[in-house]
Amino acid sequence: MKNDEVMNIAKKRGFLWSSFEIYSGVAGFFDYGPLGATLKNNIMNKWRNYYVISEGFYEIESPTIMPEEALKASGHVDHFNDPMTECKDCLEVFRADHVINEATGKDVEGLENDELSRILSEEKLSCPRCGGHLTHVWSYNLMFQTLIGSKGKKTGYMRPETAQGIFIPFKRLLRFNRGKLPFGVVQMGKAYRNEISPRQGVIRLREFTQAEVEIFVNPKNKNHPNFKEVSGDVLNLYSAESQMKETGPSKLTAQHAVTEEIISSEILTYQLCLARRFLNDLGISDDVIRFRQHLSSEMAHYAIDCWDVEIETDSFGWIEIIGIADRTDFDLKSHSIHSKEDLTVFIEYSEPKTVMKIMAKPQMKKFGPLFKADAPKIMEILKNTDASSIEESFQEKGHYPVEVDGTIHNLTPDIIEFQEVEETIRGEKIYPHVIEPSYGIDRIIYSVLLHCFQEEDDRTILKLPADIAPVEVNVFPLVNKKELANLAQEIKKLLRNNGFIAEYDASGTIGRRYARSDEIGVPYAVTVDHKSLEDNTITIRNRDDSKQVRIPIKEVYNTLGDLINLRIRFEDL
RNA sequence: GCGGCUGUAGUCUAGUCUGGUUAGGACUUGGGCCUUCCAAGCCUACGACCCGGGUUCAAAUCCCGGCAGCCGCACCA
Repeated sequence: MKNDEVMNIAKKRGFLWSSFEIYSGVAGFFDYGPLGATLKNNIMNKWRNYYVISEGFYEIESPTIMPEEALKASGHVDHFNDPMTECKDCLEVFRADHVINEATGKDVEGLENDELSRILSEEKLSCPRCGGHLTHVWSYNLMFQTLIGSKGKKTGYMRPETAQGIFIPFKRLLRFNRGKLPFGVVQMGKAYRNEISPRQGVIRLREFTQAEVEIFVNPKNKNHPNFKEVSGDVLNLYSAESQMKETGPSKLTAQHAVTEEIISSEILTYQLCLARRFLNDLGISDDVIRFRQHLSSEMAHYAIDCWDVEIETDSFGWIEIIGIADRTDFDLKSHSIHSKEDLTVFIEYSEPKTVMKIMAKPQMKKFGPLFKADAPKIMEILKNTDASSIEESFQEKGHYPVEVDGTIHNLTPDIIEFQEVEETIRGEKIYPHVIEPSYGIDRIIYSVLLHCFQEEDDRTILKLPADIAPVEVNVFPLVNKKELANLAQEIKKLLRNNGFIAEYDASGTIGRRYARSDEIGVPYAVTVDHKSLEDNTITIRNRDDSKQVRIPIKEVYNTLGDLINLRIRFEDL
């Protein structure tokens, strides 16, 4: 399996290995070794080039530990507590609420475990598989819980996604962007999920790195100003419809996908295109990429459209590495309700609207003495009540009942005056919708390693794009002679002084060194030979075809700089 | 969480069934020799029985527990 070979090399050469090995490891945790950490940084910086520099979305950084209230609002506290029950006979484990729901049709979501246990026994429910006896219900919490502060009173959780760290300071972010939509904010960082049984190496981790973008848009305008730039891009789309019909994915232009309403909006389509371009830049080709739309049954209740970017692997099938969703206004609305903060955006109309409106005006001379302390509260209620409903009530019943703190006051026509007023409306307050591309960095790194790995004859080559390769250039003396070695060392120093990640290696034959170099994906090797001593030239060897060109030593860092930053191609030297 | 299989240097592996000398080999890696372009050869060195407990005069080997990996089930808003 290619997976096994890649993971072997990753371990052997210092990209990735499982953490805490000397204590026999803990499932779901991985270390990035010297090359892995550098590769990860390079990939994350390339990602920044896309989203921070090109798209103009600023990056923020928020804590990885979050207070319970925040995750309560986001729905994670409730959603991550799965009530479980086990069959004592066949030892199958089930979601208790699912068992009850399927057997009785009752909606028991959100009930306490004790309550669920009670229902299980009262309804005499048994194992759906073998009919055996079910145990009491316990919670399996997918969030890592911790306590904040020395008194340990405040419950905290490790964040299950970086996104919430963007929604919470939304007011400040909106102000930073001077109150105008659309704008995007990104965050890269660790997220944590206490998976029941993590497997598949780096694919399902308990601690992983996300790169998330939250783009806040006006729900009435989900177009994208630069859509033209991507409209011709061809996407391998596996829509919900073709999944149901089992017709397989189809290759369509972005324009087509929007026109045919396969993808719900221009902006979502634009994000799909961006993701594809990013993956291409990492050396992942289109034939292993597909965009799979969530079926309505698997879509989170707050999303209206969601596409997973999937990569084909030999041992895990198609794996999700990026999720691109239209999360609507769910998160902001929910945080707004829980925090009592106004998280709306004021959208100004291009033309102010004037409307005629009937206002119910209290006659204060009678109002005050009549209702005393309740008067201000009643006025507040009047302000928020449609005057026409009061008028109707007067006509039907002769009065309008108002409840204040449990007491009912009847308003009568003699204390209310109706006035027609002209009101100017300059705009409206709305909750923005959120378009969210969410990248799983660890899975992307795995995909990059997997698909850059090539075996040609007896050679193993990691064909990493030059601009993300952790080691940029190796310098070798052709044979281990003092004069050649000295010059090679000097050139390595020269390259390092010019900002290259350069290594020197004189151990073993030149072929062995080239082989080692290829295996970790070093794109170029500089070789010092006898001719170098005579005319101050060296050769640059191209990793992918092992061809060499000879250039003067004094041009070496300019040439390598151009090659590594993809300004020129090796063939054009 | 459950069941099955597995666990010997960096990697692959012999030995385990049938307990018994210094755990053997290959590759890799380090040092040296040789070598003027793609894992050659020679010399040399480093390096391992997953962890804990039990049985036994004696445990890599047998038993129990744990941990990890793989596969299947379940889970993965």
